[in-house]
Amino acid sequence: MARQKDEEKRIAILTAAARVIAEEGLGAPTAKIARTAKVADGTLFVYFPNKDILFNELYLHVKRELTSRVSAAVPREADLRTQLKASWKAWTAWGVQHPAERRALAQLAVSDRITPETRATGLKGVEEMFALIGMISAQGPMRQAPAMFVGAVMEAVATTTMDHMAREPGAASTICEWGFEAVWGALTAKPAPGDEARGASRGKRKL
Amino acid sequence: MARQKDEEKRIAILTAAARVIAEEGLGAPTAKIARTAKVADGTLFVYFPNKDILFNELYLHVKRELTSRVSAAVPREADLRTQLKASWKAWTAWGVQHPAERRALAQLAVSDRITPETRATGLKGVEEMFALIGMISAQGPMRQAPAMFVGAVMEAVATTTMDHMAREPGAASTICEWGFEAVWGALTAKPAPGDEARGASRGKRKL
Amino acid sequence: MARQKDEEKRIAILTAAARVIAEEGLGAPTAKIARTAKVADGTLFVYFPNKDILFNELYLHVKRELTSRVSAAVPREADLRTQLKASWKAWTAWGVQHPAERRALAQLAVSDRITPETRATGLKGVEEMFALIGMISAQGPMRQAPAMFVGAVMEAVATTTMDHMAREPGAASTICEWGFEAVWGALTAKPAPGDEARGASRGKRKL
Amino acid sequence: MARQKDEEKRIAILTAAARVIAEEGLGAPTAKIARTAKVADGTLFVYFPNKDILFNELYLHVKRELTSRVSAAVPREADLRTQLKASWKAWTAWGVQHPAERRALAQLAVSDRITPETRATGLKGVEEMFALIGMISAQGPMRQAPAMFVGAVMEAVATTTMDHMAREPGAASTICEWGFEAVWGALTAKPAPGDEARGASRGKRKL
DNA sequence: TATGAATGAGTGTTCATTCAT
DNA sequence: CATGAATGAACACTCATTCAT
Repeated sequence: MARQKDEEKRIAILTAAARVIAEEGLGAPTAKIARTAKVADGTLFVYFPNKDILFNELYLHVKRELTSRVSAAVPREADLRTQLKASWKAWTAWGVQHPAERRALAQLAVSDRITPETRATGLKGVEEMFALIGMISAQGPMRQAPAMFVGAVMEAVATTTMDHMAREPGAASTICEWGFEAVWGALTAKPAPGDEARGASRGKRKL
Repeated sequence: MARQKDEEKRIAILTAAARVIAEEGLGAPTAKIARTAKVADGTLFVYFPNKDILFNELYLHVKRELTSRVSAAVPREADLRTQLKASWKAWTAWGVQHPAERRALAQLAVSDRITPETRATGLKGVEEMFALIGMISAQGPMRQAPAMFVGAVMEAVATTTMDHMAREPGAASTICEWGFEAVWGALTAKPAPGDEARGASRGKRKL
Repeated sequence: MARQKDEEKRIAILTAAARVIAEEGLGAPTAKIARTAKVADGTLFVYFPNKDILFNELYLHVKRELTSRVSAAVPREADLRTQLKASWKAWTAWGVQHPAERRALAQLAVSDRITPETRATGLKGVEEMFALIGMISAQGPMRQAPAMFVGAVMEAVATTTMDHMAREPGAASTICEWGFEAVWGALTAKPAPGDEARGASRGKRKL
Repeated sequence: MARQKDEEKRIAILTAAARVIAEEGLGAPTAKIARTAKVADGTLFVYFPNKDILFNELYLHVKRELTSRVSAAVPREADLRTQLKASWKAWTAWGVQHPAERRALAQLAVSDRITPETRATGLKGVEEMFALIGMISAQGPMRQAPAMFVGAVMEAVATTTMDHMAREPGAASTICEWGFEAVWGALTAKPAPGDEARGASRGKRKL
């Protein structure tokens, strides 16, 4: 199939885009992306009709890569905590291994160049994850919250965790652990009767 | 002699910048910011020598506003949970009331136009908050993690919470509550003995 | 594949630059140069990455044109005076025929936007001329002076001569003659024994 | 007279203008000139209604300074050659001592921002010089040429001489000498009968 | 008179996109 | 399909000049 070579070029452009966006932000020139992908200026537009489309496809591409990584790592027969932990490790490990993609995704995510449709599409493939989270948080403080929200919280913590892991590679696994425990706590903490009276709040002190 | 620089005008430009960045991202033209601030193109550069400086000062300005809001809301004699909850409410309320600032801050935070110095300066005034969080998380899963990390996790959840509150104003206070409980859980959850064996994981099921 | 850079267009831009600089000085807008060259604003920067490079290349372009004109006119078998005179005529004639280039060159030459490297390069191709001048002035008052200096003196007189020729086209050939004789005198005048006592100084008079 | 202080400020601005133009060319910002003169931006315009007027007045100011220097140096009872030589020395010495003024003058002279009127006015005070030159060149090759032309030739050589003196301060007086002899030759060389047959041309050689 | 903030037209340069080759 | 020259709108920033103080 004559598409083989094309697909390689497409990927090269997406990869280049992630790199360049990571370095220069969304204002990065398409020409620089093309050069990084070792492709002519005009060729980029053969694959992506315009910059917004490139950005949206990059968003999806990165999300998909990440999702498949995580998905592949889940030990579906294990208990929920083990499943979530495996996901978490795969997730953050991907972030550390793909700093450019991670940074690009962060920029894209807050920009309004990513359409709602793209964002919606980006959620495909995470239903399984949502289900897992739903079960885990079923008794926790967010048990009433929609999966979207719980997922978003988890993603936010994951992003933060990856940032810190990338910043301090030596402590990466420890940071990964902290992040996981935080998420686990957020999902499952039980407001035991009188929690406010006991626990942390017991140390009723002024600052 | 001669007019002196006008603090009101400075603020007007910063406010305009937040509005325009919220709408158009960091690529927003300085000319549009100036127009929004009802100031001549050139005047913007009298107050901020270049766009990067404007951005950095905007970042600090917004951070400071937010910090002072939160700081003013803390009931320093109450127990820790009450203090944190009050902070949380003030924080998210600010976010809902200042959508432009919030969105602008999100964009600025992930961009590399904000210098490390600015980021460091942005942390001034949150020491008290850090101390509060430190005490609260002293027994929790992140008890060993540096305040920076714990704070970053909390900020990430706060941002997510504000986004969702803004998106669904009707459910704002409920969402705020969920967010708070998530954070509280993240900070204070106790890996009770056998937690893994019991609790959420008890429902050992495959997905 | 794809159009290749067009030498004609390059020349058109250089020519336009000379014209516009002659009229408006070095502050001439690149946009006006582009328009004069019948080229889009951006196209100018395809050929010359920035204004300084355009200026430096223009300097060289004009110098080269002039040099080749002069060079072609030298009757290499004639005696030295005849050779110099032919050069002189070709030189000044070029100046009269290319007023824009001449004026532009004058502005460029005194500006500090022309780099030392460019100035050095501009001297290529005039070695022959230097040699001719060197032989001619070998017995004259500047016999000890470096070729650079003698050449510069000659160039200065040439420039002045061209200015006056251009200003009074009717007397052009006469002015050309005067200029030549002045140069000839400057190069070859012999401080004859007692020159100071006789000659012009004989008319020892007060002013 | 309350003008004393004002005049000082006027001079300060002119001096600053010369310095800044020497460094940055005619595109130098008035603000920089003002700052260099230790005067507020607006003050410059109290003394010189606009930039062109400033430039024209600067031109005249420098010319006048130079003229008075030269004029003061002429030993009016000496023979013509001595008088010219003294003028020449004073002229070039001024140039070496006032590099900023010299460079600024060069830029102004070739620019079209100096009006014909200003150029005409700039000639006031040099009549005496013209007369001297006229007498000296009365038998020379330019005896028929208008004083303007002869003067311009001399000025051109003077400028060149000063440039080289400034570039090589160690050889300044030698260069000054060469320049003078060149001028003297240009003014007084006698195309003796058969000059072409003898003299430099005797070395009838090809290049 | 002196000041310097305010102005907005103007400038060099960039860049997404097109299209001739 | 691939290329890269061509385009011109857009942008950050500058600067001569004005004018309120």
